[in-house]
Amino acid sequence: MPKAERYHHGDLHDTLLQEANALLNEQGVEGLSLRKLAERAGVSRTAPYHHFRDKNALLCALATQAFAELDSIIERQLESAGDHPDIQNFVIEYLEFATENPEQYELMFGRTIWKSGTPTDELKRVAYRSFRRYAEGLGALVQGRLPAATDPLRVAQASWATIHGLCRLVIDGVYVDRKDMQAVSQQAVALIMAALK
Amino acid sequence: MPKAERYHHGDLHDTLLQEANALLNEQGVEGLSLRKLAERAGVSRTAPYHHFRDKNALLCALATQAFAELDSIIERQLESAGDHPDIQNFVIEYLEFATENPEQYELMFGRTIWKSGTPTDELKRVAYRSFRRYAEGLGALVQGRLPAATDPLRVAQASWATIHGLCRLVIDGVYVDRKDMQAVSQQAVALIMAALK
DNA sequence: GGCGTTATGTTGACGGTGTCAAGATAACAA
DNA sequence: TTGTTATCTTGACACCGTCAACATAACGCC
Repeated sequence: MPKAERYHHGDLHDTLLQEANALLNEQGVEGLSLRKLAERAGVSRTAPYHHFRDKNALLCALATQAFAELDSIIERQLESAGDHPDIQNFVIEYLEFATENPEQYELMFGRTIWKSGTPTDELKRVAYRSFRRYAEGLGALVQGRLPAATDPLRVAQASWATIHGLCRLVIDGVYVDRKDMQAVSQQAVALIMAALK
Repeated sequence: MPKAERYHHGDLHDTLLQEANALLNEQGVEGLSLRKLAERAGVSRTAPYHHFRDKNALLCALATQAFAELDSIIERQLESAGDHPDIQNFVIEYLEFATENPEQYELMFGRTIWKSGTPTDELKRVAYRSFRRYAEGLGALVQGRLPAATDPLRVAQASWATIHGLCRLVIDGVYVDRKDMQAVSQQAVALIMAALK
């Protein structure tokens, strides 16, 4: 029986995620509608509702997927690097991930899910786990090199905020020049390193 | 003639801006629709189109207004402070502005206008002017205290990215705790200051 | 193998959105 | 007074997310 005429799709769940990512890359979060998505998957308007509770749930699934990718970067650059990770390099790769997957990044850390929508429990879990890994990786670097009475967690939060802020500025179209961004990021890292003992 | 029954509103332009801000504070950017807005202004669906080209134009007007407020903070804290502005204090006030006007902040620096929409020429102007003022104010502080071959502009961009990143995390609902945020911001400032000569 | 249950997919409908077109009304200028 | 312009109106269109009701197929149990 030809696939095109089957009543049941057979693999709609995964197909939806795939097509959603494609649509995301082509038209952005704002251009991602369930109706378009359904059409692309060759299925009726409301079929996706049998696989995702609502649009928010689908977006959360996409974000969760994206966190796995970011995790692999953190893992490779920070965790497996032991006590002397190459921060410059990590930052560059983080920025690359964000600029090459801007719409996924928006879902991971943006108001679409976290404020307008409602993050899934699973999404919360992977998001916090990602940050924890980052904090631990960075902690290994700054261990014993911080001024007295300086909480490593605060340093992790502050440094991550910097990277994140840069990403947002580029992703949201406030800054356009990506080369500039790299120079800025290197400057930020240099500033932090200069403050270490 | 009673106001309620007049055919012409008389002051619709300003009323729209006012009500839009109110609606913004009550329901967020996502809850701000032209139709709701029109109803609140006591006018028909399409009346606003005689005062703003489209929704994007209205949002840009709101953002432009908000920049004036931010400007006054920058002016007071940095420009008029001469060579020794109190950065800690400035950051605190910046964060307060952002957290107390989260939806306005989203319009000023968020994707709603800058990526999804199209920033007005006027909005671009005031936005860039704001940053220039910040950069100049901070420049006065770091003047002559930076390591060799360090561009003050880069420092300004990096430090602003940090503040902005923090604001976004809170505003977008990724971080909830605002007390945490203040501690983090103070840490960030301390790190930068520690890198200065 | 037959049959009930469940998973999956369908069409129809509702209320919401931004915005265009065409027409009504009032203000204003000559 | 009369034409012009600014302002406001209703009607319409194409989208959107999602609920309800129904159709079809798969799956498990007797």
